[in-house]
Amino acid sequence: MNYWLMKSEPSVFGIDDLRRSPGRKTCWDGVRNYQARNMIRDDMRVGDQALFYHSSTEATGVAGIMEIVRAGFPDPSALEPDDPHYDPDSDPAAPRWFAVDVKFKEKFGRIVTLAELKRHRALSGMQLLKRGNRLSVMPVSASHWRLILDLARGR
DNA sequence: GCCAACGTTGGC
DNA sequence: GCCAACGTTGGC
Repeated sequence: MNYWLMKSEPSVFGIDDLRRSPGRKTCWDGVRNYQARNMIRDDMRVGDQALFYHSSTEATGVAGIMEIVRAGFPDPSALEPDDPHYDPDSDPAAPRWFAVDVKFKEKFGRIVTLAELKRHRALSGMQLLKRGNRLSVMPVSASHWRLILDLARGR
């Protein structure tokens, strides 16, 4: 099983929105970066776990956990002209962008903040903490995953 | 709101 | 293929 971290701005869609979604599931669409696309399309598997990361907000950080419940499929929002993520250059016959379905698993009792993650030397290798990182989807190692869950649960 | 860092675009 | 200009991300 793989571990991931996926970013979203809570002012657009946060972990509470996911929890309130029908079936506690949503289509994680709108990713328009090729590196992230490749991971969504090629590497995400049903049953993989993902940290839900809140970006661009006060208290940026990890808010909880979700699970991949449908592996990569062509992102419908790329083909829908009314969608803000519409890509006019996208070809339905050769999909460029991909999405997964995710399901709410857990909301932490608190946000494990970015500042806090930065304080732990054991997490210094995290892609999230690398300078200039802007990926909205990235892998998380099993050891980093465990440590972050320990932090969330007060060890 | 500012700005650093990065990805993409397009002229050449 | 180079690279300047531009747009976006996201922390602060």
